[in-house]
Amino acid sequence: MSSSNAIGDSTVIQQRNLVEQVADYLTQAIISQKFAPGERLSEVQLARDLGVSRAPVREAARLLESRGLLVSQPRRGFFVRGLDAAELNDIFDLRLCLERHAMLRLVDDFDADKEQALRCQVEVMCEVATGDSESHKIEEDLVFHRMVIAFAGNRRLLKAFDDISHELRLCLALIGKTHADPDTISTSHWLLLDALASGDPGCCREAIDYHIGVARDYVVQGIGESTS
Amino acid sequence: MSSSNAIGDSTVIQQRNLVEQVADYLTQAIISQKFAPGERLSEVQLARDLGVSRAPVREAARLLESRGLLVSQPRRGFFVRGLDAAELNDIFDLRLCLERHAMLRLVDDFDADKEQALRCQVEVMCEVATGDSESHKIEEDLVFHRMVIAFAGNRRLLKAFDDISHELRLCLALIGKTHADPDTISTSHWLLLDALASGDPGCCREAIDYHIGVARDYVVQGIGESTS
DNA sequence: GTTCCACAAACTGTCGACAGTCGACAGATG
DNA sequence: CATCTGTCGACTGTCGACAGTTTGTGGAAC
Repeated sequence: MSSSNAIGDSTVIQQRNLVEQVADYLTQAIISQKFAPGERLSEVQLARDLGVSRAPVREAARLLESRGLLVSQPRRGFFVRGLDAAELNDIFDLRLCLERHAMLRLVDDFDADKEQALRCQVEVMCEVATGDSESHKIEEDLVFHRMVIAFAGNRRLLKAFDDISHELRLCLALIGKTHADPDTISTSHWLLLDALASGDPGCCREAIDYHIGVARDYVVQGIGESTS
Repeated sequence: MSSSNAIGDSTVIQQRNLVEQVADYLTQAIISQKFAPGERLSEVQLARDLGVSRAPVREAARLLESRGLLVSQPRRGFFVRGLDAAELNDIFDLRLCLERHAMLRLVDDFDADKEQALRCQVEVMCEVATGDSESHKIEEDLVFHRMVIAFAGNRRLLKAFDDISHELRLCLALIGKTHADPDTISTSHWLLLDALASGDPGCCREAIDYHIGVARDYVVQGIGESTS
């Protein structure tokens, strides 16, 4: 559901607009910490560097602002979002809120197809876990959790998740370390699947609370180390 | 032709950000159904009507898009968001998700000050309920629920609520009728306060589930009537 | 050495303009 | 009559430019 083009992927006529390209560039630059947290971004300089005018740069920056990767001050411009431990806690608390809700909605009509799709995704996650591309690991993990929410059937809920997913990427990238162990990944996510398969809401809630709790503690601890 | 300026009551007030002014104007126009759902908005025409250039209009439109009041199609422009029953259900389901979480967080450190502030707000709601300004009633109701979430202490959760609050305003405005009875308002919200004061999470969850459920049913029913 | 003020550089907010693209409509073709 | 095609108008995406504001710097006053 992530790549949406009915034609295919080879001969896609992707006349992508500049705004998206600039937004992708900025997102990548922020997540890879090419721009330091708190750094001021100049519209003119960005436009010069990217060889475009200020209009698409500005629009892309506003987009990233709505995604929480940039903050803007009137007449002063855009700054790279810095995250302290408190904000990080808030983000993971909201994530828990959304995912818990999705689990409780999903458990009511969980079927074999959905379970199969999710198990498949866990396999993918284990595969990339053996590689050394941090961004791939993060991305596939997000795909799994996004699938859970998508299966819950509430598009608005999914949009809310997509909104914070950008911030999540930033968090995870900022601490720079991910739990690379395939065993840990598979067991921790299978626990979620088992909970869904059991059909017991209480069990689901417990499982997701634990799962997100572990992730949050891990990230908060990581931030504590990186900012010390 | 560019002599008339439609923003605000007085003439050209350029002290405040133009983008904000245009966004306010558009929001008001959409909520008051001056623009019909699904209607296409022309950047040039809006800019002409408001006596500004296309840049702030475009930026404001993107803002409203991020708030869910407009949708954009590449190379085709902006369209006023139309809401069907399914989307409406999704929005209220997400609202339930956020508010339930806030209630459960808040119940842990609920104190007399917060209770006092919330009871005060209920008084205000009852006062405006006797008047005939629909928007005032909606606004004060949203203030109450926003206070609950703000007291929960998660700023990111509050931002998520602010995001959907614009869509909520649209929903509530679209059906055009609000439960004007002060008695109903006071009792239904006092139930929430009592639940919080009791300190029992289960009680809170039950109370907010009921509260949002009633509101959702009411709005969904209203939409069903208005679109039939 | 510190503080204050003035000036210059750079930046954002806003504007008007141009080019490529989309949708509608009329005319051609079967 | 239905369908395809070429043209036209309107609109969005993008650009460069101007004006007012913010910021950083350097010198003068104390």
